[in-house]
Amino acid sequence: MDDTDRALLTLLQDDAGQAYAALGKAVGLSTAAAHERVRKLRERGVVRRTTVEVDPRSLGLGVLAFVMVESSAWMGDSAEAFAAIPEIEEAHIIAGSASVLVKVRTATTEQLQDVLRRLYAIDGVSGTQATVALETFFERPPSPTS
Amino acid sequence: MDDTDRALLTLLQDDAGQAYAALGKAVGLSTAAAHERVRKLRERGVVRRTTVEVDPRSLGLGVLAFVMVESSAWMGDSAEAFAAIPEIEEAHIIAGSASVLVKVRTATTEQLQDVLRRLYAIDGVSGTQATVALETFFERPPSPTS
DNA sequence: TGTGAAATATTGATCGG
DNA sequence: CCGATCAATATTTCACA
Repeated sequence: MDDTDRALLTLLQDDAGQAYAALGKAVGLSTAAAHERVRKLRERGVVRRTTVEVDPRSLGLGVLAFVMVESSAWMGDSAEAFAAIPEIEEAHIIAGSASVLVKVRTATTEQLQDVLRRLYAIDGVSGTQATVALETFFERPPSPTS
Repeated sequence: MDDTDRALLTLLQDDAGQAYAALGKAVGLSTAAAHERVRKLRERGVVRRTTVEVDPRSLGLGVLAFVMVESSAWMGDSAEAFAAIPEIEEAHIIAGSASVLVKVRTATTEQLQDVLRRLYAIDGVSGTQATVALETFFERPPSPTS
């Protein structure tokens, strides 16, 4: 993981479909070398997968909320219960008063309410505190150069 | 945006590198038809870009935190100020007591503290409340089928 | 590890029906 | 939307530094 790898990652984050020749030229390597670098980055798991970034609004998902989930029990083994709710994009165990922080996207606030209902149905969940996002400034991938 | 489009999006989210022939077969279309569908999804902006998913830990970014940023002024025009901090992955204006919610990834808690310092330097910011993630259950793209 | 080059296989991209 | 075509690219391989 040197600076060249980080540069390649940044380029791939911007456009994963570009030719290896272009990648190589941008970082000062030959096509074959760039290819080999990227192959190893995938092999090591640094690059998890190539995916597409989908506009949530185009899917009708206009409501974004972060929900602090309070619990009365250890939540460390509840990953599947949260993953079973498709509207949840992220779930993290957090330090502090709440136990789990989830990121939720729905079409309407009624559907958000329904997600809260399903959260309450998870074993150990004792409360929720939802915060609705009014506007998203930006959402971007982690910066390899920080 | 019918069910076929949503199916294509799900397939592309899982692997954007697969051949159009495979995509077409999976949804019951010819190669050319699948190609055309995806082209239009890009054209419409439903698919923003093809990118790679990078493992944050491989970049040395082992600390994840969500920071509630309180302010004493209107923050609606401060997108660039937040974007100028590379450790910030997301920034949203939120309803509630705080004004902005940001997602931050750093290598160490010291660097997280430094991000907080830079947040305070933004005009109008009057306070921060950071919540550190102890474990990430999952992070996944928005589900086209919800 | 990297370079340059060459070969093949696969795929992206386009067009007529 | 389909089938077929053609150009571009990925992928693999090689000898060599």
